[in-house]
Amino acid sequence: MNKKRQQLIDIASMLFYKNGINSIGINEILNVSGIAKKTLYNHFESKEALIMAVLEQRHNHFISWIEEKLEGVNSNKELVNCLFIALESWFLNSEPTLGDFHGCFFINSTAEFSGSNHRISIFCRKHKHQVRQVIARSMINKSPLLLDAICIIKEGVITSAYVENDTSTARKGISVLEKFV
Amino acid sequence: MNKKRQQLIDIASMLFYKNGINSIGINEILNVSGIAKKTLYNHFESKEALIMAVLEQRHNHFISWIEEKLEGVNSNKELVNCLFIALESWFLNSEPTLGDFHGCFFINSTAEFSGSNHRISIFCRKHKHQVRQVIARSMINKSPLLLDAICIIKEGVITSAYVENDTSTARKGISVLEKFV
DNA sequence: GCAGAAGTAGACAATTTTGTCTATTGTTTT
DNA sequence: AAAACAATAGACAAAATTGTCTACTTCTGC
Repeated sequence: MNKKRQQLIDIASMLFYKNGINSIGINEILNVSGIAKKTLYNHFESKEALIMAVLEQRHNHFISWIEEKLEGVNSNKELVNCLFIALESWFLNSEPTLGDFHGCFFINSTAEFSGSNHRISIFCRKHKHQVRQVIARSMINKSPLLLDAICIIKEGVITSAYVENDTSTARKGISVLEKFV
Repeated sequence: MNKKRQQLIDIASMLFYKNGINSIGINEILNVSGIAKKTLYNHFESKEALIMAVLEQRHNHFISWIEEKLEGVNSNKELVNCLFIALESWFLNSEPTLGDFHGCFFINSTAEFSGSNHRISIFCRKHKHQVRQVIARSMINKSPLLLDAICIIKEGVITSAYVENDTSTARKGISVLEKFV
């Protein structure tokens, strides 16, 4: 049965995102989910295997989320607006798919496994690359400079919103990009 | 004597930045520095006290570094150039003051102490605010929109350079900001 | 030179964390 | 209903981590 496996991923995803991966032990996940330790280790070889499964699920959810937000935009201006309004909604904890805002899970995870782990950092890099491709596909008049600008400003807006605890960065991102669209 | 205290901060700073704070134990710091455990706990009440001292020193170093880089700029265009060329130099590991590039230490630390710790996140917020003030002071023609743009794009450039392992983001940041100066 | 301060080496305690294993109970599937 | 499979509770091992303490040595200022 894959129901328990899914529950573990869901609970771990929530706890990891909220507290940081290294701050959450296996036992915490087991306590919150009410699932037995043996069951976890039947489904996942190790904590790292669970982490990878969580990253993968969050990546898929995030890609679906952003694709939906950008669906049917008719101009680059509209693209920028949709994207950053969606980000603002996330910052304001109004996006259930992504959970209460605690920054970008992939940036956070890269930071946590700075020196050591490779698989996690590489996965996060791949994630950012695929998000970029989704944005590129939604662009009406393809412009490499605009794409770079959107991606850099997106990262800056997410990071600033988190570290500086300031949800207004999303609107500021739109203001900055207005000169481009 | 404060020599040992300084050595501990220097070694811890290097190790924390390279590997992440939670990935480095007290014993690692002691082994690398060759200093006795008792000495560390004579100078610092706890690991957290050492972390705070490291954050403080890195903050001071970073502020001095950026002030020096922006010293004597004569236009907003020059300000943008100086800032992002300096960042690129950091990304290319050519800034000894900041050490080999592993992203922004303050963003990384905020990510590591996501849910729990307050003092660390608050300090990181304060750091970002003060960096902003340094940039604001260097601006020739004061413009709030430009200041927002620079700060957001700076964060985006640093984060992208780190997560995507791409040093070209600094130049792209200049390109984007060219529309403003 | 000597007294007091600072540093050393590392054993030890207490706690936490990952991962294994066993004995037992539920739950499917045929 | 029986056999095969999945889940449980939690004891246990092994390692890591923070922090304390003791006995001993080295440095430094007067």
